[in-house]
This record gives sequence, structure tokens and C-alpha cells, in this order.
Amino acid sequence: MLASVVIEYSVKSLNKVFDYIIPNELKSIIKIGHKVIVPFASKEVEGFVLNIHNNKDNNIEYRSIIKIQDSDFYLNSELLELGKYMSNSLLCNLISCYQIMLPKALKASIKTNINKKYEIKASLNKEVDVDKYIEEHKRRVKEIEIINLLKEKELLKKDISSPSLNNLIKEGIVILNKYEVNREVFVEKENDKTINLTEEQSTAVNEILNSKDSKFLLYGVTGSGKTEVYIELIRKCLMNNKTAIVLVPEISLTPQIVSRFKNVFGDNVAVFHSSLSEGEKYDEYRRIMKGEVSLVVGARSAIFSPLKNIGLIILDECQSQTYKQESTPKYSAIDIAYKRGEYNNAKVVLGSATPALEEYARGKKGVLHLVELTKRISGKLPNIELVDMEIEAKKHNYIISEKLDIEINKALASKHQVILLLNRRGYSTFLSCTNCGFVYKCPNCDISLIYHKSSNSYSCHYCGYRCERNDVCPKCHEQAIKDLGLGTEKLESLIEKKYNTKVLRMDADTTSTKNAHQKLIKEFSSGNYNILVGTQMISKGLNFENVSLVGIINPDSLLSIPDFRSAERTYELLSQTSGRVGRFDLDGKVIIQTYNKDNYVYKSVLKNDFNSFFNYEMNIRKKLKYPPYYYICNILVTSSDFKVAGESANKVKKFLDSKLESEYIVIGPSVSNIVKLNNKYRFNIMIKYKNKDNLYKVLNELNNIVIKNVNIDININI
DNA sequence: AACGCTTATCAC
DNA sequence: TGATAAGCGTTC
Repeated sequence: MLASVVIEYSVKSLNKVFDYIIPNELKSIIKIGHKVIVPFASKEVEGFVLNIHNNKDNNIEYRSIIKIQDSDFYLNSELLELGKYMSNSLLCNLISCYQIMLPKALKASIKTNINKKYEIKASLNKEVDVDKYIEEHKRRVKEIEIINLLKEKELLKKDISSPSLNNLIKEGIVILNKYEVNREVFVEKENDKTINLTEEQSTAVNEILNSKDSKFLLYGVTGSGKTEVYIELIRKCLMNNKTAIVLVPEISLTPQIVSRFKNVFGDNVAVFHSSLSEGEKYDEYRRIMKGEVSLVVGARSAIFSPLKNIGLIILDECQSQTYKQESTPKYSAIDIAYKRGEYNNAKVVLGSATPALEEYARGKKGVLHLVELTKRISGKLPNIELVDMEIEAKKHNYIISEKLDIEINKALASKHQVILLLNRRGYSTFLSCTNCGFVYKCPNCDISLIYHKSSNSYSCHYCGYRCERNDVCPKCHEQAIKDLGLGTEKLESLIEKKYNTKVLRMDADTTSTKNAHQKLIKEFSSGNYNILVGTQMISKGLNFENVSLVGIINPDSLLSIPDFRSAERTYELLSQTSGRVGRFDLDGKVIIQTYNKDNYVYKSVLKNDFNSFFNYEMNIRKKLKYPPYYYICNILVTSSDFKVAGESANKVKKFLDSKLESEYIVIGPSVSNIVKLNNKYRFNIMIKYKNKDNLYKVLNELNNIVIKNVNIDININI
């Protein structure tokens, strides 16, 4: 018997299978989809079994599989097929698709002993007459006490550990047993609330349940109670003995949401959270494999959960960019959800208050069945105001406008809480010499360094480069380096001083440790702090009853990013953040500070009018041939040599022009947004297209003719 | 990707 | 001539 194996090296020349002999002792165990260790040239590598067959080729000297990595874990036929689909549609190697489907703890290079957690229990040795022992050793009070305890049931060794226990073990009266256990995943328990659906919510639930369609867009304004709809849909799905997957953006995978699911569905839920250790993820994954779980809640990669008989897949906040993986394989969880939905005949529900234009357009066209929730549970819409910072700047209010200042004071006076959003972490946003104008840049990237006061260091937010703070300008040697621009750290300390109150900061820097996110949320909701300062991670999913004011400090920076989606993202950020107030009894106010008050994004946000924003933006997309009117494929050419990168990009462009018909619009090459990243220079080529057939052929060709003798990388993102 | 094997290159 | 660098082909 032979096994066809794809091996772990993700290179084009190895994107195929190699056959191995299945040794006798594995013949009865091995399954298609198992991860195995095989000899490959002079190394041992891991790979996946894709086929088991008997077609021997006499010209090949076969070698044997060394072992099965973990016989409990394998990719089922659905996932194997899914990997092939991904490999074809994303133009990447098969192995990279399979590798992301299993928990990392299964990697051979990672020590396997972290994978399993054991508990040791003590029990009586059944072959020994313990009563006789008690008779003979009446004075051993402690020992007899232990024996009597163990007569009832097995006990954890650590609970009864003592010298006497050790004696009993030595004498063979008590024996120890090792059991593999799952780690407990930390979940904040919330009071059980019974869910009463509003009329609108139950209409939505019924519409989805009774429809013959399989793909839905649940468009519900912030605070309209999408989560309750999800829960009801899941409940119905599980009642039919089917399973369900719920995806949420990592950022909103808050204990608040997770605990709601845990409360309703109990042990039937597996949760995948970025703050779980690899060992914990392994445990959760194994519970799914064993069929102990019928609901999985998690971020992007949870879409590959090995659930069987899936009846429902929900993607909350479906517009979130986190559903697209930015490293190979560059899949979109939405596409995978559709694919798995088709395979399992399941319903796929995309939920959002601010759907991506593509999705909303599909909803309007009927490609997705559009279901709307138009009312907030509280019945209140946030009261949004724009502040013109051009006028404020003349009054020298650069950070906090007069209006915002008044409102903050008002809120604090009435013991309400305030949220301030600034989409920039760190202290300053750039470091510049006031003498010669020099700007500190990352040595590896073409990006200015950002000062972090808490660590007193300069750091690059792209590659992670760090160095000590140094006020002396490296160019003119004057001690004149100033930290300019506003980051959350600086805002925090400014606000703390200005209002003489307790300020909590929440950004990637303060939430990097395990469960920090949850702790900070708890701190704020318990009322220990009056003001919360944070980046966009505070814009979603948070429910604080006592917040009456949200201030958005500088949304213009997001709007000015050169990306065709920047308007959409700004709208999303603003309306999501606005949604943090007025969710409960308290009336809420939102203040947006901008230098572009006439921009249509702000105008639509002000009116809470997604439709007007949608129509305006769709017009632009149509004119400029962007999604949803055209598909887009980005090709990134990188090299450590600027000239080589540019020239190679030109060659790629020429190649594409010669192979693609005129209906494909090839734009570029142009220098990337970030010219240099991690010491590689970057050039972009964009292809706009409506029909992918020929494109895929051509791109595959491009992939195979990587320009000879030159050290470049070509990265295709579809 | 990683390794061994073959071939080109260069100083003397 | 030998030593080293560069290129090539193989891996079940």
C-alpha cells in the first residue's frame, strides 16, 4: 500500500504528491487526511496524506512513512476538497491551504509535550485487601483517612498529596492514573438573561428560516440586536441536530459576546480566541473532532472547524477586513463560508450594520437575501454632531474642541463615562528634528518611527523594529528631536491632566498580554475609570451602560489613506463608534472632529444614513471601475534592490499586457504605498476585471516563469 | 526548501 | 591546478 503525500515545503516545484510505503503497523490506522512524518531527501518533513492506493511504479524506490503525527487529527474529505478549491482559486500551493486548517500545536517542530495536559488521580489498588491493611496498621491515622476517602471515588493527587499518600503508593495500596484533560477556557460568566425577541427580530429569524435561499445579508443598525437573532437561528439549527459556526472579527471577540454564547449553549460551544494558547486551541479542536461540540465561535480561521453536518454559518460584522487573510493563503472567510455552505447545504448569514458595498449591492440585487433590522432595541439613535476643526484650530484647539470639552465636562459632572477614539497608537506619530527637519525612519521600512512613552523607545508599527529613545538628531547632532503628532498615549496623558480624572487606555499596546482585553473592559464597566481612550478596537461590540459621550478625535487620517475603500472604512468606523452610545436608557451624544466637514462620508454619518452613503459611493466605484463593478487582483513585486524591483514589475506588466485581452485593465506598476517594508522595496500592479477565466491561466503562467536569475518575489492577491 | 553534484571562474 | 562560487536537478 502506498500513500500520496504533499510535503510541507511551500514551493511551486513541490506542489505535488510523493508516494510512500505505508508500514504494516500503520496500515490499519492510517487515514486520508492524516498528518504524517516522512523522509524527504536527507530530511524528515511533515506532510498530509491525500490518497491511499496500490499503483506502484517500478522505476521509483519508495521510502516508508515514519509516523502519523497524531492519529486523532485528520482533515476530513470536505476539508481536503476545500483545500484544493482554495489552491486553485487563490493561486497558491496546496500545502499552505492544508497547514492552516489544523492547530499549530500539531506542527512537528513545536514540542509535542505542550500539547497535552494531564491530571493525575489516585485510586485504591483493587488487588489489595485494604480492610486488612487498616486492621494491621491501626495507628496510621492519616493513611486510613486517605484510604477511606478513596473508597468513595478516585481523587486528584494534588488534592490529597501528603507523605502518607506517598507511603501508600510505595506500598502498592494506592495506584496513580494519568488522564488526558482539556484545559479550561477562561470565560466570564454573565447573568442568565432570557431572550425575548422583538417583533422585528423574530420576523427576521422566520424570514431566514423559512426561505429557500441559502445566503443572507442581515443588515441591522448598531444596537438593533443582531446577536439575539443569531442565537435564535443557532438554537433552531441545533434543534435539527445540525451544527453551526459563528465567525466574529477578532477585535469583537470580546468576553461579552463569548459569554452570551456560553451561557445559552454551555459546553456545546468551542471558542477560538487569539489569546488562547496553542495548547488550548488544540484542546478545543479535539473536542470538535470528537463531535463533543456542535457550535464553534471564533475568528477567521474557525471557518475551517471540522464540524460535520453544518446547518448554519454566521459571519458577524461581515465587512470586517479581518475576514481576509493577508498572508498566504490569502483567503476570504466569506468565500470559504459560501463554499462550506454549499457542501453542507447550510445557510450562510452575513451580519452587519455597515456592510461592505459589495455585500450590500449583492443584497439589493438579490444575490444575497437581504433581511433588515431597522430599529434599535433602546429606540434611540445617537445624537451626532460635527465640529469643524478649521475653526477650532484658529482658536488653538488642535486636539479637543470647545464643544467636546464642554460635553466631556458635562458628562463627568453627571457621573457618566466618556469614550474617546483616536485611531493611532503610541505617543507621537512622527519624530522630527526642529533644527534641520530630519525625520526618524525605520531602518527596515520607509515609515516614520513612533515614540512610545511607556517603554521610552522608538518603534516601527510595521516590522516591529525598536530602539532606545535618543533626542540627539543623527543628522545635525543637535539635541532637537521632537515628538510630533498625536497618539493614544499622548492623548491619555493630556486628558488625564486636563480633566484630572482616571483615564483608561485601550490599544494594541495595552492589550497584548493574555486576557488583558477582558480585564480592561471589566475595569471600565465597573466604573473605576471615567474616560476610555482607545484605537478602533473600542469601536465594536462593546456595551457600556453608563457611557453618554463618544468623541472621535481625528477620523480624517483614515479617510485620507490612499485606498479605494478608505471612505467606506471611515463610514464604518464612525457609525460603529457612534453605536457605542444610546444602547440603553441613557441618551448619548457623539462628537466628530474633522477638517473635512463637507465630505459626503461625514454628511451621511451625521444623518445615520447608510443608504445615501451607499448611493454616493457606488457612483464613484462605478466611475472608477472598482468593486463591486469590477473585481480586483493586486500583484506585488518585491526585491531588496529598488531597481530590480522596479524593472521586474515592468516586466510583469509587459507580460500581462501581452497575454490579457483589452477587457482586463492593468494599472501600474507604481511604487507601493509603503515603498520599503522589512528591507524589501515594493511595486504594485492592479488588474481590474469582470471575468476571471483567462486571468487565472495567465497568472498561473506568471507564477511559473518567475523572472530568471533575479531575486524577486511576486505576490498575487485575488 | 535543502541538499549534493556538476560546471564555471579565477589566481597563480 | 586547486579552490571556491555559481548553477542545476532531485527529492517518492
